[in-house]
Amino acid sequence: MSRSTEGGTVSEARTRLLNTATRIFYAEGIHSVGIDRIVAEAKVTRATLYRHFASKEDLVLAYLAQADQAIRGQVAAAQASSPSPDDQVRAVAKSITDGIQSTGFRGCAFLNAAAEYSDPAHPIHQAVLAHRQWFLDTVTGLMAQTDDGVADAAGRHFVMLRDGAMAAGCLFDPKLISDTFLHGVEGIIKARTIPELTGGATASAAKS
Amino acid sequence: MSRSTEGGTVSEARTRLLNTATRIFYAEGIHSVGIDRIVAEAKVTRATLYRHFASKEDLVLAYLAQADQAIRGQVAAAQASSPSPDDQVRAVAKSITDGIQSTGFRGCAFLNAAAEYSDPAHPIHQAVLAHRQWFLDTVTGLMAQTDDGVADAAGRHFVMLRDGAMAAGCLFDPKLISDTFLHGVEGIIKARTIPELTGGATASAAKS
DNA sequence: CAGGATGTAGACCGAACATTCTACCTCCCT
DNA sequence: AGGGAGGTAGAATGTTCGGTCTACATCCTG
Repeated sequence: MSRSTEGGTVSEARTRLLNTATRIFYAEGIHSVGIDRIVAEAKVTRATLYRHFASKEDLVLAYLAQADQAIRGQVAAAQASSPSPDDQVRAVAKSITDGIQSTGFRGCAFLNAAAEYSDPAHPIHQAVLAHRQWFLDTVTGLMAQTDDGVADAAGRHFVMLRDGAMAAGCLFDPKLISDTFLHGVEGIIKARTIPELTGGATASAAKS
Repeated sequence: MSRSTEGGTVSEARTRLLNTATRIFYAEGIHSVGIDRIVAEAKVTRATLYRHFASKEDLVLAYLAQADQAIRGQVAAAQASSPSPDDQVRAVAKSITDGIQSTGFRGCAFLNAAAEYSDPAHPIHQAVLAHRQWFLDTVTGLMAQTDDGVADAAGRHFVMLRDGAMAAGCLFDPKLISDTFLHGVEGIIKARTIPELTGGATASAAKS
């Protein structure tokens, strides 16, 4: 029942478990779904779950790690799609709006998880923070062409708009949200390359 | 133990219950806190809780209704603070950043609730949608001076930025989030009054 | 004074929760 | 041939959940 690859073994039941957990946790939240539900839908027994994951928390952490990997893949693909940094930012933005407009979109898995785990010391909360820091750094890096101070502000601005779009994407018309987001991103890109067009607000912001 | 006012009676235990629920639900989430916890901290018995609220769900609804009222009050105060629509928008933005930088800030009570109640048919989810619709309409109204199409886009843009700021405000440096948000809002205000400065992106956005 | 609304105190309910356990089966690798 | 890892099946753990109930005390008002 296992598939062996060099250096590691992947259990079929484990994959089924993790995929089921991903689907249900994302769609319905974490605290509101019990172990029995996941075990039943993954067609495994409780004993099997606890053979692969130390606890429910461990399963949640694995779910978030998987989501993190998926997003890193999307961003890497966006970076590889064009040599132009501006177009790379646009590609990242497009991958976000694609997600928002996909069926079953339920917001950002990490923001949703943070809403359920408020304690900053909790491992799940920290997993959220780590993912977000990586994303902010990555986007800021994409923004950085010449002026570093402007890139920081532009990166934060982009992430804030993304957070808003992701949060609202499942509470309002996804198409309208996507349009609003993409126009906002265009504004950020333009303001960064021709800062005087924004009346100096963004430029002075970067220095504060 | 009750205070009578014309037309209605306010129970002390009920207020204590609702305030306690508000504090704990906001700080720690909804599914993760039980009735016993609220009952204990409010210094009432379970029987008293169920005398005033039909169920836990009812208590959550009352919590959100109270939060809704508080925010409406803030927005009304912002509207009354100046005759200039631009400054009214700035005042709303300031009330938001004040919240973000206040101790115990834990994000938007409504976004957090939506993360825990994903089913659109659920009364709690619908309470979130209703509040958000009111807020979007109100902000759009503030944006509307002459051009209606631009106001719609500006209102959506403002709310998206707010959502991002509220979501990230408890996951990142609140001061930096507040600055980023306020600069973004200035950009929206300026883009609305002098749309050609944004290269037409915002203007064309409004028409789509 | 009677009665209804409000409250306390605490027992009680069935269900769901996460987690552990024993017992047995079936592969694959050595 | 033997052993360990991965799996099933299902019982059992003790805790917590939301919610109900009885019994009794208080207080305001009609």
